[in-house]
Amino acid sequence: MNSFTGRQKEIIDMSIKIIAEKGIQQLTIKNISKSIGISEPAIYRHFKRKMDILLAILSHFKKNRQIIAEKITSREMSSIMQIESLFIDHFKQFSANPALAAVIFSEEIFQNDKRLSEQVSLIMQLNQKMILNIIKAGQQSHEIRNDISEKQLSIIIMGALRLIVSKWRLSNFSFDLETEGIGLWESLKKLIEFN
Amino acid sequence: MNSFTGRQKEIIDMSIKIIAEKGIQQLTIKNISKSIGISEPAIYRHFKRKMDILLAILSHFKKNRQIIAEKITSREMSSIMQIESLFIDHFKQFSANPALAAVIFSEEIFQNDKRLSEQVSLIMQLNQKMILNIIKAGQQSHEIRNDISEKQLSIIIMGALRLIVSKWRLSNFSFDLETEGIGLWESLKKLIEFN
Amino acid sequence: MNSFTGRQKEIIDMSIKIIAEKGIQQLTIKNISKSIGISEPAIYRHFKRKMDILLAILSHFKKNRQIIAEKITSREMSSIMQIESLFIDHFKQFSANPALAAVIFSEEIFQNDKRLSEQVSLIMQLNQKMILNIIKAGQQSHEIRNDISEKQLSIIIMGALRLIVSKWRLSNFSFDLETEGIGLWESLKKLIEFN
Amino acid sequence: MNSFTGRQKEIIDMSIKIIAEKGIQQLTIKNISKSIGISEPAIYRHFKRKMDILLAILSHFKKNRQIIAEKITSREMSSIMQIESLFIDHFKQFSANPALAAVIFSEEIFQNDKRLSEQVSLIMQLNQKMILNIIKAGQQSHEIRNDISEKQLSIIIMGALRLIVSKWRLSNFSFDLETEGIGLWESLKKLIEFN
DNA sequence: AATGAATGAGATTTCATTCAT
DNA sequence: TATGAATGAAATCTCATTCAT
Repeated sequence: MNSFTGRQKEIIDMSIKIIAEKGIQQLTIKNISKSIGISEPAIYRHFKRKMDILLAILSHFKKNRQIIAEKITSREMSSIMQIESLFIDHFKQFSANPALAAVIFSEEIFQNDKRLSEQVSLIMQLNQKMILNIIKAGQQSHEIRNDISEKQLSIIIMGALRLIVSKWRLSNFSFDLETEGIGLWESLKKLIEFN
Repeated sequence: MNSFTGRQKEIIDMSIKIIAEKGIQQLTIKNISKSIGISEPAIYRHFKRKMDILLAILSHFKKNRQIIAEKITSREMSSIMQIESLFIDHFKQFSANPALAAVIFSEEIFQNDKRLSEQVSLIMQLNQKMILNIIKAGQQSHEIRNDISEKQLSIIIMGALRLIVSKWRLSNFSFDLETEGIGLWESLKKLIEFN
Repeated sequence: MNSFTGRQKEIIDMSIKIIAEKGIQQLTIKNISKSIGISEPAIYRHFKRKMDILLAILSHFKKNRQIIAEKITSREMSSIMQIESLFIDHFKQFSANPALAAVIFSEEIFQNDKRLSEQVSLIMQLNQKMILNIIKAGQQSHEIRNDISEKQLSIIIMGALRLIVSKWRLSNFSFDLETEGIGLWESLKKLIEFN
Repeated sequence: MNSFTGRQKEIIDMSIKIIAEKGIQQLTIKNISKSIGISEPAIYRHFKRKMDILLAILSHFKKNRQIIAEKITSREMSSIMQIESLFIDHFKQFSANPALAAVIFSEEIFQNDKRLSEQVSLIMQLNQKMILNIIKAGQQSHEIRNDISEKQLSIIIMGALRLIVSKWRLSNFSFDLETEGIGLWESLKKLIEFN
């Protein structure tokens, strides 16, 4: 229903790239249009105001997450394997599009407007619910230890995932995210498995 | 050596507050001066340029961390207890000054300038080294499990700490950080203790 | 190659006028835009920075000089007549556009930036070379006395030309530059002619 | 009557230096005070407003000229020798204090205020009258040719003097002003002498 | 005689946005 | 669908000047 035109996608992608590389303060209509190679007013053919571009970025993230969530939970696999898939999927996506990584876990960027921060909260909740459900199921099937609440386990797992991505980004992508990420997951697995 | 005058401290504190409440984009000289109750040019008596205020914020964080690190590591206590102290210290500090929490784990905010992001990286490394050393010592003294590398354990612990603070902030400080934080720590303790 | 748009020319002309009438310190974006009747930011559509306006003024002068030089030297006339043409051309141009006179011999105005003063030096050298060549030719053809070096003769001629224009300007254009200027030239001619 | 205190002289000298080196636009209270090594308000102990510093500079020039004029005209010498003395005096003074040269012939600098440009006009008239009188006397005593009006001769002489000083300054003082200046005067002498 | 702190006015420049074409 | 020209608002920063100490 809410699908974007080619130019809109281009504007969204370029905006993500600019935020990732130069920070939100450099995300100006001028910079977007110059990077794409069109004039400034041309942007306004595709988005009524700048805010709509930011909302589109978040909507893009949300859709993305929902697709991943559906893909993962629809598969017939153990809970542990589901989380593993989730992790690997994430790392692959970020490796392919580092700019995404710079924006997706940076809720602060979107703090300056109510509508934006609402969207951010929504996405965060969505993520949490997904992982929470997987963990709960894993605990019920005795795959995952249940002496620790699913809420706290999810914070621990998500926290580790986010932090390694942040480090990767702040290190200027100087290590291989997939390798390191999978290593981290192996450790997490040891910690949460029901023994 | 690098100590700030009263007015400078006031400007730094107000800037942190503004970033926390309204985002970095609202951190303008006008907003700072209006909040403090002085004129815009008056700011320039205390900081040569706006960038210097941001650098001062980071320098303030760095000093803060070093003090905590020294305090913790100087105490004669078990590694587990040291991390626990660190956690509780953090939670207390953030509860007392929520604005700090909004800025301290938001590396993205300072991405728009080379000097700033260098400082951010430095602070992150400082934090990491401190926790890494505590864990390593704990592993050697058989307090902390050593089937998982200290590097990965530190990511897991730090990641959880950061994420719960982020959630607290994004939820508009709607839960008691100390209570929830200590609960999370109890769970982490279970996970990492040598059994 | 380096031709200006209509608006750019308008901005350049108005800038020259402002410098002439009120001095370089009154050459502000606000004054330029107000004089033209557009908004301040509109100026920036046509020149990226203020400095570029000043550089454009100098470039305008340089081109102007080159055109005059070519016109004069291409004509088949005696050296004395060439200098006379040059003088009369100058006086006519200044009479028609007094603002130009106020700026063209005021190298000091452009001393505040390296790039500007370089351009100024270049223009001065261009002028000097042109008159030097004419004098040298005149000395070889025994029109002009050769007991004084061409370099010194050129300083004497140029100096007189500049000073009378300066006086005219500082007197608020209170005398007829062409009449007085031609009178001065007649005297100079008496002095330099080979007898 | 109108003599300056030590600090005032210091401020005047530093101001001339700043104008010479960086242009009138860099002559700010901040720059003056920083260069001298005192605070900004301290300047206001010695001059009520900035304009007064500029007026003081001009008054300094005026007095200077009057002293030279008196010195020259009081001596019992031929007109030619008087002009020569005048030239040599100038060149010596400028060589010793190049900053002075940068300001003394730059009437444009002081165009931005009525009181300033009045002073400038006055000084110029003073200079002119002095040289005019010498030439007139020289013409009456048949030292100087009288087929050219004293007014035009004075423009020619003054113009050459000014231009060589300007060149010296714009060339970054790259040649010896005294040597070149005396050479130029020798040529001028040939031109104006009654033969 | 000097300074630290402050300020109103104003400078250059950028931003999001609009409009006529 | 796109652009050239423009603008009100606001950002950073500088300037001359004042005042209490």
